Amino acid sequence: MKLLELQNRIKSTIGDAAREAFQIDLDQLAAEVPPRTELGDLAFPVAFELAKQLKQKTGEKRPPRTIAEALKPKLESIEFVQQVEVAGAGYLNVFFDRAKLLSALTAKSVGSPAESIDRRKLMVEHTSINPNKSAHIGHVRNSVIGDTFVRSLQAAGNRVEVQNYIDNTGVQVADVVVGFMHIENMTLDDIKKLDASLPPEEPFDHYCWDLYTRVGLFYRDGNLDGEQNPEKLKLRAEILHAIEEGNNPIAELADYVATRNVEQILDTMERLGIRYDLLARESEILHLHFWERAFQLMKERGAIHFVSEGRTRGCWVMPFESHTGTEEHESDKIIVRSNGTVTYTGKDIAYQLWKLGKLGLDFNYKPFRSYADGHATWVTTTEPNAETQPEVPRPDFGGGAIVYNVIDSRQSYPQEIVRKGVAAVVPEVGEEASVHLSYEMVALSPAACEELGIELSDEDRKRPYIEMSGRKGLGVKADDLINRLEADALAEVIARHPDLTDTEQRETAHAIAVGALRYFLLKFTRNSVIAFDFKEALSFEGETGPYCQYAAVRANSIFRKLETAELTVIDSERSHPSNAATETLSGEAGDEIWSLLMLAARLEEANSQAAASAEPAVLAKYTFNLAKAFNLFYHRHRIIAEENETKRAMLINVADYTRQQLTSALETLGISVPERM
RNA sequence: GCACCCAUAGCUCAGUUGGAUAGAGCGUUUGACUUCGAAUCAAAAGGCCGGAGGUUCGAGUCCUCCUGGGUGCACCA
Repeated sequence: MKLLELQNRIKSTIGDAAREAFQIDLDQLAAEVPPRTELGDLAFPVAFELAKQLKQKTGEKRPPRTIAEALKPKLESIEFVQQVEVAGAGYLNVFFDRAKLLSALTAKSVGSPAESIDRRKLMVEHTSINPNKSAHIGHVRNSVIGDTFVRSLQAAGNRVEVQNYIDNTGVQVADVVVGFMHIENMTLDDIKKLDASLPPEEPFDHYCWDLYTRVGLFYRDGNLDGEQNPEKLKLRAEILHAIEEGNNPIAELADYVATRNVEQILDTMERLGIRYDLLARESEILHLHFWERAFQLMKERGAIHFVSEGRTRGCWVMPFESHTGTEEHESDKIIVRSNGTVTYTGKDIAYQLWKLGKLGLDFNYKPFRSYADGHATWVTTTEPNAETQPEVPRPDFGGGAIVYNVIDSRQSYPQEIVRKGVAAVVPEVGEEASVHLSYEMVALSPAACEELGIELSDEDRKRPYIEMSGRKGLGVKADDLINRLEADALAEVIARHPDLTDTEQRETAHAIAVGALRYFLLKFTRNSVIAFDFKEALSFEGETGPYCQYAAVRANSIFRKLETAELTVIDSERSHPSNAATETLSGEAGDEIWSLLMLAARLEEANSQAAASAEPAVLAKYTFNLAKAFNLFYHRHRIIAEENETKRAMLINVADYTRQQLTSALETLGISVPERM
């Protein structure tokens, strides 16, 4: 049984009782965890709300405590509820029958695992890195938030499709192509040869990272603060045009560059356990005429109109009344430029409509990459659907009920326009169907800049953080950071476990590195700017992923030892809790054990809150608190040495349940538990 | 100019839909390895929740104003 079920049962009983006694329907009922164990396992401040509503309805003033007393008897008849107390100004505090609930919670579940009835498809787009350079730590925050959100949704029983948008025909790709063609004077063959010759630790995407910053200088004739040279910008415009057009040598070259970058970004993400179902490419949005269809729909619905005079003459614009126009800033958003080309916003509206299954067109697909466990990542293509791998059946892509776009908060304005544009075309799904899952950027702490050898102005030094910049090459590459984490972890593992094989040591170090990085990025809530600091990110102690992993590893080692000692769990304690169990769970010592169990039982609640609020930090904090509570328990109780058999059996039950919940929580965070560490 | 975000311990951050005595990590000080592993545990110190009003049984949380920071507001993406 899950604690959440019991909690919901109590809630509905309270709702019934309130209706019966006061003829009041409570639409939402808050359940809280009391601040101290002595105050019970669950608290309901419902009497305050009822007092307010009663006063409004009848004018009658009733003290909350009296109301709570009236509700109390009904709750006491619920199974697993031992007693109910009215406390404070009118709290209803529920106490569970500990021994009975313990056996119910830890009993092996036989039923169906995820009984989700809602089979609507949810769609999450994340990562979406411009395929012209390697991923940096800011991109990784996007991917880790997105991936963890996906895992959270899945753990809560949802069906999810993961997309990664590839802007393979954009300005940023064009920039790197300018670099290859006009700085390096390379042909496609030269680039391929270069790619093949690069060392694994500094691969093609890293090369592009450096080249991209050189292009920035190239446009400014070598002076980063200087004006851009119009002649050189013309090169970019020409290349961009050729890429958009397709079917020419420049487009072919650009496709090679973009695809190689995508492959290596996917390699980086694979290191962190992050995968995708579909890579949706902008080239197909163009060539399969998604925009034309969206344009037609927008015109039909009157979402956009043609401007025949004024500053935006010749453009198709979308009115955007919530922002007032000024001399500098237009209140209307241009969707089609006066030269007839479509803006990014327009393309994104088309893509968004497709995602929601409302465009009336579809991509063609081909496999991009498959994994040992059978997972496959697909990519969009203009070629007819090719079932080149019949053993890998193609899923139905698109048609999401709700679409979540993980995009940093700097893009909240354009995202708002996209959302309104979509809602204007398909009012029946409305603005609610597109969710901008925004998060703040990762910036660099002044100390981090110093460590990277970046010179700061006096002005910058006073700032709390410095924004990263791809154009200036200012940032921490994801691969470099992961390498460093792995090296640090490996040194520790070798020192602690010299007996392990080289492969085992490396795998363990890898798991620790992933745990450290993912947790570091998840412990901040989404709307908090992360000022990246090496010392903090590289830490394995305190509130970190490795701390949580360590707790689980220690728990597992108890059970490894138990097996070899043949001291298995007394199963009868589970089905028939004895009086002795009740006794061990009471008193101060019992409170401590019980509070660990209650915390472990709240995993489902924590996860559904994380999923509902799209805030993975909630689950990260929960996991850390559970690990901390377990470490305390571990320190206080010698399980194997415990002589009282009943007590030992109970301790084993609690430890077993806790490690399962902890492991499961970590899995949802994308963090694995190594054998030893 | 307009819109959005942020301000909580020395530092970095949590704080459920408005609920009981505002929490954690780091850092500092002091203790705990003959034990299921010390990447751990315990204890101490550390707070006018940026300021001022308001809403109510109750405000770190909601509303208004102010101060100080950040980010957007392209015929870029």
